[in-house]
Amino acid sequence: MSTPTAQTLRTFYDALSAAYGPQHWWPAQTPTEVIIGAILTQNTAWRNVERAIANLQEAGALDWTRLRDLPPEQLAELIRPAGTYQVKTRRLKAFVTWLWERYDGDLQRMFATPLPALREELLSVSGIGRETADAILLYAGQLPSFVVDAYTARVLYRHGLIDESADYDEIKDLFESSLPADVPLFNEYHALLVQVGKLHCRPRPRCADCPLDSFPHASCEPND
DNA sequence: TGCCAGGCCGGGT
DNA sequence: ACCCGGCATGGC
Repeated sequence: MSTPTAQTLRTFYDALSAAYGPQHWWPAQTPTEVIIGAILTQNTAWRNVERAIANLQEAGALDWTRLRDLPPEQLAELIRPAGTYQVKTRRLKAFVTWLWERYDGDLQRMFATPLPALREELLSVSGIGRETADAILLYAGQLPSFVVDAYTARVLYRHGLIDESADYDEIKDLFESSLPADVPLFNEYHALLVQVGKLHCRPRPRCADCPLDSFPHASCEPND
């Protein structure tokens, strides 16, 4: 499969932008909330994350000092609505511990680190994978790191722009090598891909009464 | 009712 | 280098 041109990715963006307009992402107030939300939303509906963040807010725990000092059991109870809460408690604690050890709990200092190096540092924290790292960099740090997620891969694949086997870094590189390193553009492009994915790109397309429906397949319908 | 949600890790082959 | 099970709540 030939990779799409820069022009194609631009046209794709323009079509999404015309259809949906500004998405106002990330749906969180502060960089601290973005980071916490990025971890909590792993494989989880944002609706559930909102409850967890509201609990943290109410407990005054949207704060790196408080998060550091909060016993894991109490943190787990606060973020319970987000699901996989034991795992996420470990991951939040791992990040907080790292943030204090590496940057003295100071986000400003953290984001002063040059992009490629900071991305590697974040990836070294247990529980922060590529998408979470990129979301933190882009939406909390305003650094031009393109965020790829399940929707991105699915939408691009269904429209014939990437191979089904394309992995995270391939897709990320595709955008970053085709587009200017522009933070508002990266921000909006990812948000638009999520929006169109939610509305038009189901994970497993189904066809009525298909005897093979339980098997993975690309699509029984034309692309949206 | 089962499937899904803005992943990631660790163990197995 | 892949592949897979586990994690867990809430909505449709």
